[in-house]
Amino acid sequence: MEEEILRQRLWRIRQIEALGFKPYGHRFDFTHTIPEIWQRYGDAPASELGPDVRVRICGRVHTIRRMGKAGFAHLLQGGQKLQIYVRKDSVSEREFTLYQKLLDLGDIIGVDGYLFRTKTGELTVHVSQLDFLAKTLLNMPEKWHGLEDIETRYRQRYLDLIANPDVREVFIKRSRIIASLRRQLEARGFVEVETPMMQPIYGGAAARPFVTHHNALDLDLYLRIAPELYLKRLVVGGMDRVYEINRNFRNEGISSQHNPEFTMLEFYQAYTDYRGLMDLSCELLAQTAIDATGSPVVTYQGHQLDFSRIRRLSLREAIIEYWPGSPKPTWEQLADPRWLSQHATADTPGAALVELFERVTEDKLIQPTIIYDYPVETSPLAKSKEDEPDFVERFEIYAGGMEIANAYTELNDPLEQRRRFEAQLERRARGDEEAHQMDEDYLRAMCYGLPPTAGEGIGIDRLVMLLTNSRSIRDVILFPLLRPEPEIGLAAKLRALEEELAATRP
RNA sequence: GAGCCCGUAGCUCAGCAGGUAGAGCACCGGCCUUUUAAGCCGGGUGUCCUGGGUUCGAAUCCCAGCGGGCUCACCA
Repeated sequence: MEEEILRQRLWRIRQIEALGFKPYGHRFDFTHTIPEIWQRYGDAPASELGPDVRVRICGRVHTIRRMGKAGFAHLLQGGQKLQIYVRKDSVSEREFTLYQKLLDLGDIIGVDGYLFRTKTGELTVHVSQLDFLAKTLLNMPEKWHGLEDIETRYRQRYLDLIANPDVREVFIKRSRIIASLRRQLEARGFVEVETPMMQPIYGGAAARPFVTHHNALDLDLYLRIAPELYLKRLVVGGMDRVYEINRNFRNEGISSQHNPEFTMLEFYQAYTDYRGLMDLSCELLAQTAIDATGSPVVTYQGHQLDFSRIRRLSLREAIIEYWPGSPKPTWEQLADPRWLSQHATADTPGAALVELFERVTEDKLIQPTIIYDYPVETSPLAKSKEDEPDFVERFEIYAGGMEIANAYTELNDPLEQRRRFEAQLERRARGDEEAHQMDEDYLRAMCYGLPPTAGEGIGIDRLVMLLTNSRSIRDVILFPLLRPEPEIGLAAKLRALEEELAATRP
């Protein structure tokens, strides 16, 4: 079938050329995009349309209804469709032959004509001239079920975008979300920067990295797991408000909330602390929700998430509040290493607390919630609380049961940082692959003085999930990582058919 | 990494107590000058994911592999 289709289409290309058209055109100067036509003329009554309202538009043939000496088609462009009407006595003979005999669903054409309304009232272009712009060689997905097969949707996202209008909307919203965040940060004096993706020492998070190699320097490099340590070097250099929106790479499992490469907004603001960033986060998230959806209240998987009223509670309060059954643990028990070791497997009291939090609380945090004050053991780059040195000034934001942000007052004491790094090295020596490495170059930067600073990372993909009501991270990443397809075999097929066709003189 | 589920035409899917591979759309030929899931007449175009096995006979049953999905683990 596929081979037969290809043969037909290649044969048609030859016929298209014989009529004096180019099967793959160069340029088409249009007067309106299809969305612009709808915006300008969507409400225009028939009396305001007619031969005087001339337009040139282009798009992909989405449906086609041919009658003997006339026909209708819908062109698709910019996610919207517009009908065209082609009559034998309104176009040249070669144009009508092209329309009637050589046009396939999916071909890209341009038309010149005037706007009118059909007897059912549909806005339509009455075509007077028809240009051919690109031939499709393969069958398009079916027109009303769309493309359902998840694997094909991810592997051939272009088909997904053509066939499923909702998908296009998700990625347009994604773009709007990122633009909104940029706009808001710029308005507050933040400067966008780009720091290395390839790093000799990876840091800023606890994760396993991807390794690559630079040949000329004969140097192993890591794809970054976070930009944190570079962004803070910039704060040392006097860039008091910096941010970066870019990819991080973590060599971990894949799930509906994890892709090996994912997009993170990370920003640093000097002279504030985590309380300041809590306030900033609330403003950013509420405005981003408004810019993406028109409202700070968004529907996510049947829940109404309100980004204008973000609750704040400490990690320990959250454990107590969400503890299943009773009696709930007391504040004293959460401070008791023996009680903690009886209720968790982690090897330190702080790690046990985090473990309990993740077990009893994380997936219950549906409404946007700030969780603050984390144990020092799990936060080697965060500043300790003045009155409670076993905890650090750190918060995370949860929504829809997912972690979407992580922030803290930055540890800016190089002597304390050295001790934290060394504690991490010990964990590493005990086999914790995700413990931080010593980064002396960063330590040196700190020795020149990092001002009091707070920094935050927001997982863009997860935020987009929340604001587009997407259940899987793969639905908000255009090309999620998949195993490669074994063999497509298209090149050989095309070569054979071209040779076959060359052997047949027209 | 483990468990469960799925893989049939270009697309969406049926067929699976083992007995000649099906439907709609798409596609091919014909008719049709306001159609719109256009319509009417005629045509099935396939590595039933791959490789083994059981059987007289496998899309169907068994085993292995490949690809995907979900759950769990991992993701401080």
